[in-house]
Amino acid sequence: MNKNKPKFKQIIEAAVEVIAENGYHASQVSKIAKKAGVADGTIYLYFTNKEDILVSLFEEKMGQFIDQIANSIHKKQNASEKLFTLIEMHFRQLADDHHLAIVTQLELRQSNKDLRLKINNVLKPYLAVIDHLILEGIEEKLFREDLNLPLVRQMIFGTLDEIVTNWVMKDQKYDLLDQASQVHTLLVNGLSMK
Amino acid sequence: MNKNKPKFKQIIEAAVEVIAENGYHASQVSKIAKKAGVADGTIYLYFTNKEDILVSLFEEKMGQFIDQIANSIHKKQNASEKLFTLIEMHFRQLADDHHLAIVTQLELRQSNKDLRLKINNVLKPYLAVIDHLILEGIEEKLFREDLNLPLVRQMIFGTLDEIVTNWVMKDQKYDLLDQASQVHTLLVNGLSMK
Amino acid sequence: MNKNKPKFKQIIEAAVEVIAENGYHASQVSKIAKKAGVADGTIYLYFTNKEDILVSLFEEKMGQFIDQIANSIHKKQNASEKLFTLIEMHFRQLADDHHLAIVTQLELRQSNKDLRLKINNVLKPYLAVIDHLILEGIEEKLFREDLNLPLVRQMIFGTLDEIVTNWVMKDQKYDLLDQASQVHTLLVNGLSMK
Amino acid sequence: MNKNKPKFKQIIEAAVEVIAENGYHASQVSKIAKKAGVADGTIYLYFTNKEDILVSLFEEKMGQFIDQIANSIHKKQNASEKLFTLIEMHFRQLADDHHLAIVTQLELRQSNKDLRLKINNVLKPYLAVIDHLILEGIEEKLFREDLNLPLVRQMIFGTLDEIVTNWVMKDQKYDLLDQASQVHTLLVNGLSMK
DNA sequence: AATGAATGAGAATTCATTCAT
DNA sequence: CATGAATGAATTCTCATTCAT
Repeated sequence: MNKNKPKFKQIIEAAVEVIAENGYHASQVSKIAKKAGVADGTIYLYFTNKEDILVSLFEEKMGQFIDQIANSIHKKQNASEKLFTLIEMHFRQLADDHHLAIVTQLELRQSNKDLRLKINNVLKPYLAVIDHLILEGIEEKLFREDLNLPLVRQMIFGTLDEIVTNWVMKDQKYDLLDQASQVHTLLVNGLSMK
Repeated sequence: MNKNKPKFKQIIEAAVEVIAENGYHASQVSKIAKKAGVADGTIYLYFTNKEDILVSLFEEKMGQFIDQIANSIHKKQNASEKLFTLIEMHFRQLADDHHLAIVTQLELRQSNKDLRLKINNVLKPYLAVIDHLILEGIEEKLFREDLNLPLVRQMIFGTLDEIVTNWVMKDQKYDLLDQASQVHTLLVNGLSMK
Repeated sequence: MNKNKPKFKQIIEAAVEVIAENGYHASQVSKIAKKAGVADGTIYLYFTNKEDILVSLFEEKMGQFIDQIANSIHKKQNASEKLFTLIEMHFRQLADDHHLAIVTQLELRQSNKDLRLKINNVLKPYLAVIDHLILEGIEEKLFREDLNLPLVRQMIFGTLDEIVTNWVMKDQKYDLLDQASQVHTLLVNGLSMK
Repeated sequence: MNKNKPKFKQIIEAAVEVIAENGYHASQVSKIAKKAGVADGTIYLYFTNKEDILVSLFEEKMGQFIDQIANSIHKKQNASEKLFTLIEMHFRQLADDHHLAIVTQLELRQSNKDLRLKINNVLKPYLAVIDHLILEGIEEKLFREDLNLPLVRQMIFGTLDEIVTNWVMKDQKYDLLDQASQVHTLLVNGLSMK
């Protein structure tokens, strides 16, 4: 299968770099091929078209991203700790890979509706992890039982995503991880006084 | 000034419709001109280029959007009510204008970095309204005093934006306004049991 | 008749300035109108189209140019002196009007074949003056009698034109008139030793 | 290197034909591509843009033109014979290629200042050949020693150019080469009686 | 006579994808 | 498997000219 051949990953890594450096619209297939050290035509032996490179990039990177988070969460005792770990891992992984952060937060969003639907599919396992975490919190009586699951998921994901995007747009100048604890508190306790 | 001439608004309305119906990338200037009932060249008497149509569209629509919210909030007594009103008005205005919702949540995000920076500028007054509301809540001792202002702002905006985007991507099938109350509770009280 | 109305000349003067300053292709009708202090539409009350402005400009300016030369020559005694005067006047008039020199030597040549044919027509009286001068020289036995009239005319005009064009392309940095005497000698005596 | 690939010359030949037949402004890239039997995009594998086609055309054709003249001159004994050969070769080459004559004398002059400066650069070696010839004539005591080199060069080139242009504008109806001898006499002996 | 808002035709260039070698 | 030369569809913007006022 193509996915395990070295050139597959080679092309994906090249795509991340090229997109991070040049932006989505200036990232021609020929530029990615050059950076990957292959001929233009070779790209099409591993990917059906340009969109497939981007979807595969997202699958590959998000797969690892989600696995890392799922693994780390697994070890934690309760929903609150799990949420903290999820936030921390979400931030840490993007803070550790600046190119990837630019690509996922800014560049890939310039894709058309079709591609964005496929990207959403890739995100589903992550959203499932969040859902699971919320349900666990409810069972543990840490979270309120009347929580609207999709809404809470959207709040959590929307908050994290917006925070990371702001950080990327500010050129990643401050330390994203410093914010994990406060974000955790905000999500768990909201804005209210105790 | 061009902005007050009828054709300026006429072209913007046409642009919203065309983009909502055809998608960002399939919205040629000639299509917008045709829908607006003017010649292609007339577009360029009112806008410097295609990007300027989109920025102006966003300025025009978001200006009204923000004014409406600011006005409604103004009448409310405390920060909690104001936040509720902000959520409700945010949802209501997009729910009332399906085309606009599609354009702002999906299509305009496909624009390049340059345009997105301009769009962010247009959003600043809205973010200022949110900031103001948070500070008021803190003064009223409704909200915790240790709140990190940018972070809270990002949570609120990120949450609302993600919820609206999900609703648009689900083809606006359910009633967005029904969620306002629950979102308000979530933001104010977080996930915790009382 | 339009030609004697003040706006006719006003527009032509504006055209010379605009073309000299902006170049042929960047000289839109609207720019000429603005410089002339009239509305775009007004141009079309005095000229049938843009080409007509340029032809009229050339007619107007070349008419004066040729009249000046013809008058000056008339006073001279023999063909050699007349040729010298023609050269001197040709150079002087262009050296005295830098804008006109740029327009006639560089910018107007970028026009299409049609316009150039019309411009050639305007030049015919000048070429007739040259022809006349040559014939006079032959009659006076100053010039050889076996001269091929069109060829000599082309040599004289081609030489003067090339010299002026080189001077304009070198940004009119040196004194064109200084060359008149040498050019006269060259044309009369050729390259040979006496 | 692209310049030696067959398609490079193929496209240039097509450009000469298309421009000669349709005129400079009606010579779209797609027309040239069609005549050359390649796709529009292929043009841009060999030329950076449309202007580059024209500059390359001129370089290619003038390069040969000048080489031919330089070679022919080289064999001649004295400056007078060399000048005659230069005139004859100048005329012959343009008379032998009607399309090229139209393109160089009429169409390419409609280009903008930028392109014309580049074209002038291509002409420099030709002007150097002329300069060399004049200096040789002076050394041989055939030509006067007080000749102003740039001025003489401009007279020679201006004369030849004007004669060829007149011939092209008269639709190349008469035999250009017939004039070589008379032009030579004119340049060498001027207008004077012996 | 004068205005100037409106018109709409027209063309260079890019780049994802193919396929003969 | 790999190559890379060739393809060709697709779109913004300019500006000479008109005509209702």
